[in-house]
Amino acid sequence: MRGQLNKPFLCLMDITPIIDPLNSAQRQAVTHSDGNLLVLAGAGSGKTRVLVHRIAWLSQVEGLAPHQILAVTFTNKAAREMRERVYQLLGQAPRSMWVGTFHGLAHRLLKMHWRDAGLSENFQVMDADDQLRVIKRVYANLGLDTDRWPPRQAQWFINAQKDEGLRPRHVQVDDLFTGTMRQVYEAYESHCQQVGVVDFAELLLRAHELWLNHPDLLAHYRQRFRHLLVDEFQDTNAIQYAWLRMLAGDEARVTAVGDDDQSIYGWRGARIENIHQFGQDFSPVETVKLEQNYRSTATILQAANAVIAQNNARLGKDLWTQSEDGDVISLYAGFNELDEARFVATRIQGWVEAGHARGEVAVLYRSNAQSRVLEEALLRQQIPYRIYGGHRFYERAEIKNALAYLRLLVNRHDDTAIERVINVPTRGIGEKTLQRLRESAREHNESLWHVAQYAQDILPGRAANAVQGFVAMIDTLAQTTGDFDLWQTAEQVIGGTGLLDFHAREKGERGQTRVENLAELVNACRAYIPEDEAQPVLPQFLDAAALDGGERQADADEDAVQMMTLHSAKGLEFPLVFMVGVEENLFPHKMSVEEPGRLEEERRLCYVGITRAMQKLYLTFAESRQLHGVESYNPVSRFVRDIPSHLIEEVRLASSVSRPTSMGATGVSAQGGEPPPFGLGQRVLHGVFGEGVVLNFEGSGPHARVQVNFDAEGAKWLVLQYAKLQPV
DNA sequence: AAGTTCCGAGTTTTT
DNA sequence: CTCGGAACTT
Repeated sequence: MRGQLNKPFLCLMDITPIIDPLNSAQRQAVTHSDGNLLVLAGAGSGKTRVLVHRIAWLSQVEGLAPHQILAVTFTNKAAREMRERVYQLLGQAPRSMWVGTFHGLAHRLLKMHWRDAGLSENFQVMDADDQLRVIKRVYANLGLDTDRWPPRQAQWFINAQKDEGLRPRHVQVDDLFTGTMRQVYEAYESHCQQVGVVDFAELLLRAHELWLNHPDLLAHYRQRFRHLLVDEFQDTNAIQYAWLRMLAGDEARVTAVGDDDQSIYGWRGARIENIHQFGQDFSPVETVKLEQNYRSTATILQAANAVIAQNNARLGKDLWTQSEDGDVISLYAGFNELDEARFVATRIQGWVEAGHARGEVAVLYRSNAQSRVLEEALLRQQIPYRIYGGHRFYERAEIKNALAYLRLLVNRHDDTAIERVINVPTRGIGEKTLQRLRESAREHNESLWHVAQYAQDILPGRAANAVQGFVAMIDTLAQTTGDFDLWQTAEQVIGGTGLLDFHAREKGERGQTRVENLAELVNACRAYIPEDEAQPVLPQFLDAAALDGGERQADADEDAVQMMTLHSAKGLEFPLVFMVGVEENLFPHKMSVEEPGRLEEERRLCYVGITRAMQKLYLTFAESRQLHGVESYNPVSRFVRDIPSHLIEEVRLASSVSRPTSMGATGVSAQGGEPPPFGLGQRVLHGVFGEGVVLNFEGSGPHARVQVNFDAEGAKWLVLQYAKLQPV
């Protein structure tokens, strides 16, 4: 098979299907030979197509065997899609090709070389939720104050260090904070090591260290992989970049594809600079820009270009299209968020009545909190919708409980799993008992499971019986399910542990959905196809569940409006897009406006949002909005002002009363609230600070505050009641 | 040990 | 406002 691919393919292959469907820039990227390649791929410019065709080109024209190619992405979805499309193009499954996410590939390496990586054979991957629990456990052991040092902060700190490739010993301590965090990091690490669990960032760090510490292994993989391809390169963090660079060595060639204008994950360690660094570290690098957009109308594209043009430090691309101008962009100023949502629902209704599919519509928002009002509006109009993000299937409590039991069947010493379910359903093992077990475990340097065996010796009668009951139950389960199929095992576990009854007894609709979810888990087990037939199925399933959040396919068939955050919309496209809440303080988010760098990331997010739209784009905002329980008044987003006015048209519902609106200075009345006494943008006089311009309002009644940009003193928030402002 | 109430915080998220 | 966790009660 391998020999076959290497030689005769060169002359036998018909390369027309590989290069024919490409424009000249795409073709240049696909057929580039010698050295490394950086593809700067604008939104909708056929990035995935280039990657897929390049893989085909490498294997069929340059004669690389599938096993010599490694392609890495960020999401499982992207990895699946790439694999699928390569298959379609080549007509054969690229089985020996490594295609996966950074984490997936790292996991694969660690599974293969667990001993060299210093791990136990059946180490488990834990998600962010588990990680936080472990950190809290560590806090308790260290006697740290959770009020002074929030565990979430420690989690963030630890992940940030790992993303930078830093172990506790590398952490430079220069104040009490870093000192404490380093201490937590250290204790956390040793706990994970002892228990045999690995967090997401650890996968990458370990995989990197594996090669660092075992040059022989590195040499092996360097010899194997002749070509590396990286998708979404602008999203790589330091450790991912280091991993790639190490694997590439001096020999392998690298194709990196990315778009600096779509870098929106800086806040979680992604380094946009890696794109610049690539040119230096992987020299010589040829750069190809894909600038023709096949997705959007000219109007939408112009708007996107105008917004992103405000950013500095771009690599610079000029996206263009052959498409028609198309519809103008519509801007709607709602009275409040309810009005905004109603408008969106009405327009979607119109779209559907015009004969279009609901699935062609996306509603994009900056933060998840905005989704509820929109949901309610869609519900009222009976428009089916689907929300992306939020809790993913394998992150739901009931599913995680079931998985924890399954994990225990694989590894009894998985303390994280025991802690999770030893008293779920409640079986009389409370905090006190658990505390005793923990102490004993720590004292003997053993797992919770181990000390639970000796419950009789360390616990009072009733508690000891409860713990023994738990131990016996797990053992019995393991026995009965010994030669069960995966789904039978899952079913047995869900029933046998009392989990099903427990959730069924929960009051309200919640219990109902949880039971349904558990049934769904059994279905997922039925449908699961193990990667390696020769290995036990359960551990593989658990790894897959941990590494793939498990986007639910269940109701994917229904034709539904798609709702998601701007972040999760990256990579998708829709004929009709609503970008809602385009208001200052919401988008750009108020946490991001201070620092120029973060503001630029917000702007890129806006760029991503606009470029999702193919035919028609709506921008909506609310002149008054209930935020954290208080009424706030935000002016339209600065990003909207960046769009040339001839591309935008302001719309209103036929039924709306006329009122002063949006783009310029606005005095707005909120339904049920007190109208702000000054218009935004109005000049006012203050007894002490002098003259200024009204920028913003927040709250109502005695708490109402107003932000004024004083000519002499700059922007200040003032309590309206005391400020005694005079209109000028 | 389990259930209830109160308090405070509150971008974005994949793996 | 709405969720989650801590403190409090039963």
